[in-house]
Amino acid sequence: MYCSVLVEIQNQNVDRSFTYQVPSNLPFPLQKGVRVEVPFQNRVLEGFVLDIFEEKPEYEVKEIIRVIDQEAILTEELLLLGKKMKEMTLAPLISCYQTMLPKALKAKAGTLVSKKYKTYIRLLDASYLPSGTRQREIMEKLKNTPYIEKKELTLISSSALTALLEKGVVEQTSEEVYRKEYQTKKTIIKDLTDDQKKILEEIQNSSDEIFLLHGVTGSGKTEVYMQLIEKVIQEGKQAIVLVPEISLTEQMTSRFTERFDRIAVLHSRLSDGEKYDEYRRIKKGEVDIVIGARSAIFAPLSKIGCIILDEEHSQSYKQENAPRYHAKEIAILRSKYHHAKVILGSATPSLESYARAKKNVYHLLSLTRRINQKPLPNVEIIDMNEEAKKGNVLFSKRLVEKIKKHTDAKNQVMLLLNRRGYASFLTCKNCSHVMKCPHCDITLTYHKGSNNLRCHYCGYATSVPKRCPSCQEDALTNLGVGTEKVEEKLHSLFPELRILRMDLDTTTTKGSHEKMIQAFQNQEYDILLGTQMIAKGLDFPQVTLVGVINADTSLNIPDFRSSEETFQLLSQVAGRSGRSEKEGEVCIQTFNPDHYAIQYAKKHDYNGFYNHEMQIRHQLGYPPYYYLTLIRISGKQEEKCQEEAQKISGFLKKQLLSTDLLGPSPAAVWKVNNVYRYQIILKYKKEEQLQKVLRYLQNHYKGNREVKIDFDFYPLHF
DNA sequence: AGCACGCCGACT
DNA sequence: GTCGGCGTGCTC
Repeated sequence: MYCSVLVEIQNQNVDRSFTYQVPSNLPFPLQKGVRVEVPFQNRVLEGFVLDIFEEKPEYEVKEIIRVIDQEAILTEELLLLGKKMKEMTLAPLISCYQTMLPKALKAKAGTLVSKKYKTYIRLLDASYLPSGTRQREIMEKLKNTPYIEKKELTLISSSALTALLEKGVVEQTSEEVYRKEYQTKKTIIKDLTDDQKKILEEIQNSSDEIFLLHGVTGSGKTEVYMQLIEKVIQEGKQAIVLVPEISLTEQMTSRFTERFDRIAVLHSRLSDGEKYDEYRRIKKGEVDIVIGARSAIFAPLSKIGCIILDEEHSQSYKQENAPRYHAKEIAILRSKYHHAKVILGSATPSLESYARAKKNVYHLLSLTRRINQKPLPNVEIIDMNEEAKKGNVLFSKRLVEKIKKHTDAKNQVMLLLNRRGYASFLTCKNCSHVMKCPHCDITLTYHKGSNNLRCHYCGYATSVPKRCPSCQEDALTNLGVGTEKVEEKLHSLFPELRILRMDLDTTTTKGSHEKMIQAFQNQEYDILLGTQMIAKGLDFPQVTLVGVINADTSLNIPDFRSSEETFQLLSQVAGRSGRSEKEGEVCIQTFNPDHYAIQYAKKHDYNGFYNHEMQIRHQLGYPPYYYLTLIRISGKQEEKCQEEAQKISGFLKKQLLSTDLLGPSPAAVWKVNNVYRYQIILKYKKEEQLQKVLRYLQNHYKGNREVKIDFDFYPLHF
């Protein structure tokens, strides 16, 4: 018997399977999708069995060294899914399979992650009379309970315990344990509002597969998800709930554990061991609901009934390195396989999704009212151009008054610092020199905590120079508004208020995030000051004022989606206000008070924004009217990259007749880690040749050691 | 990817 | 004469 094996090397040159002979003396039949150890050139590698067959190949083959798993790691479904992912992303097949699995099941890295065991001791011969006091003590303990954890007994004396074990008086057994523990408390199921009921019935009675649930903030989307999943579980099926980031995983998990058992959680903050445990629980069928971030879409459930993508517009659903997949695409593929339903939920759907819903590609569902029957909060826009003349750069007079009013009334306030496209950096007041990374084309970010400058692309770090490296003047200053600076200002404005700052710097340690959210929820603070991470999904009933310090920094980034992103951010953060009985308000500070993204956010008018933005996209030929694909050419020699990019561009022009070509041009960040990057953007409505031509291109360059090319379908950043 | 093979320069 | 530089080719 022979089999084809995909080895664990991530390289285009080895991105195919190799044939090996299956040893005839295996104690169990070989399955597709298991891991094996194979000889490869003069090394030993791990790989996945993709196929098993009888015919002997014409060439000579080697024999498998060892079969690692008895049962398939990659099921039939996942094997198929990987192949489709490869077609969609043009990434190496092995990288597609690797992203589906926890680290513990990957070669090399996986050897460090293992199962965890607890060892128990049981008394066998109660009649034995030991001479030692320690041994007697151990036996005394064991007489009352049948099993005691070994850890407890070694605490008394490990040598006494070994002695008893050797004599056969006691025996030890090991049991596999999971690292994470769950407590579930079942509460009564909430009644749905009429609106929610209607939506739920519509989903259940429809034969459609993909739904877009457009529900305003606070309209109770989560309750709809839960009741739908309730039904799915009753049918003996399982569900996946995707949330955009870790902070929301916690929030979503706590709501689900109030009602359901058998939940697994998967996100990047878990340790590798915890992830492995969760993965095994899912695989063994011990779990009905998987909640997690992007990669949880690959959870090895066997009978999926529904897949939910909450906050479907979130860019975090797209993986930014190979394989550059979008969780939405994977959700749709998996739902086709399982005949499951996909629910895309958002208060501010991506234009792509909403456009598809309007064309009935997705089934559109709308929740237009908040469950507390309160109107959406009133939004006031403050023109910072006027304020800046008065010298108020961070806080307008109006916002200060409002903070005072709301905190005087013992309500809570959330303040958003929009840092997208805006970081703290050093510049020279004398010659306006900006500190940049020596290896990358990137401004160094100033970190106050460690008092150094860091490159967010390659990790380069350097201390802050005393004098400007360019003009030698002692004139370097920190530009850009950091959360710390705002916090300082807030303290001086409101010395009596308790302020909680939440950003990347203050939430690095494990669990700190949840603790902070908990503390704010318990009203241990009056003001929560934070970056984007506080904008989405969080539910604080006591918050009645939301302030946005600088609405327009995200408007200024050179990206055709900047208006959409700004509108989404403002709408989301505004939705944090007035979620309980008290009515809330919102205060937005901006230098562009008349910008349509800000105006429509003020009016809570998604449809208005959608129509306006679609017109612009239409005029400029951007998505969703056109598809974009990005081709990146990178290498150590800049001229070579440019030259090859030119060649590729010429080739594509001849091959792709229905496609517009932009570029080649240097990428927005044109140098990373001393590697230069050029890019070509393809713009098309329909291009049947695309896959074929790009695959040809990939093939042509795969042996090339001077330049590397890769592809990004549906690129988000340029 | 990672390793052997192979063909040219500067060294004990 | 040899040691070792890295361009090239191959892996069942």
